[in-house]
Amino acid sequence: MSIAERKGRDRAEREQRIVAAARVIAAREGWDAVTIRRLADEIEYSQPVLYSHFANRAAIVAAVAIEGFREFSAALTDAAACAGEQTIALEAVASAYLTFARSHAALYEAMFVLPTDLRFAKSDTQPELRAAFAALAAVVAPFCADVELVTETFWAALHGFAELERSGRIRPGARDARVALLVGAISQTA
Amino acid sequence: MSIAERKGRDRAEREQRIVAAARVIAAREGWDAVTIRRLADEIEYSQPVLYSHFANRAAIVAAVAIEGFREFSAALTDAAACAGEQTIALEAVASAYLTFARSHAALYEAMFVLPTDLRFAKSDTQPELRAAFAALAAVVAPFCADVELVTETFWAALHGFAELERSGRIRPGARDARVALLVGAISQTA
DNA sequence: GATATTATCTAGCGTTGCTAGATAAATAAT
DNA sequence: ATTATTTATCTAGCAACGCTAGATAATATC
Repeated sequence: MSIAERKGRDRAEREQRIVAAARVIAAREGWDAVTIRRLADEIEYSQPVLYSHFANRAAIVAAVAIEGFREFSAALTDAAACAGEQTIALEAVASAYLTFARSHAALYEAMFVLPTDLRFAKSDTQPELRAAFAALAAVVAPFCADVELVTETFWAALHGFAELERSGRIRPGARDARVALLVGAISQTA
Repeated sequence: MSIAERKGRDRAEREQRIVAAARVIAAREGWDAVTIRRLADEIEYSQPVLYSHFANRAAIVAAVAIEGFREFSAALTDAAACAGEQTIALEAVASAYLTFARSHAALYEAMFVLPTDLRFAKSDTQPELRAAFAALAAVVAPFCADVELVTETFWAALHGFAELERSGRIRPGARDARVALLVGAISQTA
């Protein structure tokens, strides 16, 4: 069975190379530059091989997004762990969120902006998505009764900050002030 | 000069037909269905004619977005005017924002999600964009000293609500509760 | 060694945004 | 009134896209 196992490993490794290439190209040149031909070139196989791994281009973007969610929830959890007091944790997580969005712009775009079939708050929600939500909920929980409600609102505000800043519609310089305002509002919720 | 004037009018009218067609197709079938060929078909001219009106496809999307901003700020201003008390106005505007985003999804997408060169908070900001910001600022102003800061935050939260709800990532049923939470937080700002 | 299966490739379809070069129509100059 | 010039428009096509059918090579099975 060892040959079959090696083949399986090779396949998995090739699939990972596709995802990695997509991620690198997206980060450097934007998602428009991530074409099937370009990826095929990068992994040194013909284009149809990609379709033996992924149903279509969107599935490749989704695979990158999943990777992103893993790192994202790790970053948020870390931020919460490093901060001591509860209010500090809230602010640390909010800052970590915005830092992630800014320094992994293409990744964040795949996760939250580009059309995708990945869903939240549904039975078929991917565990990676759940983990990210849980990381936010954890730092919000001490301040409220309806955790889900406040977490959704916290998340939405952060997403709005990230998006409007990315598209140059709010002032980058006021970032900390906005975070402070948000954290203050949440920590004073009944 | 009357012939030249008529020509100018005809041209302007044709340009408007392009924008209108783009808007209708986007609303019915999504922005991917808005192709140059399709628009050319719709206005019954050849494709190159479109490029005598707009530099490229993105410019057509931007033209639709500008229309959207006009209607958007009108909707927000109306909501504020119809509401009496200040807190009520805040909530009315928040609700109007989300209703607009939901019932004009393609328009909202052109305004805030699709890549565009339209900018906020810059010297070259379009007046249509300024008006929308001003409409939000007007209802926020009574509750805070730093109006710009709180308006940005208000806006970001609403944008996050709209986007996360559109992509199925927060619960549509909790919409009113989230608005109430946001309005409560803003109206208690020092 | 013949047969079936799997892995991969070449070649191409239909569509996209966009443009060069040709043609027809309107205007200006003689 | 005829010619020249500018303006408006079209036909045709390029390069690139996502994706796939059908052919070929490599591997496994009998």
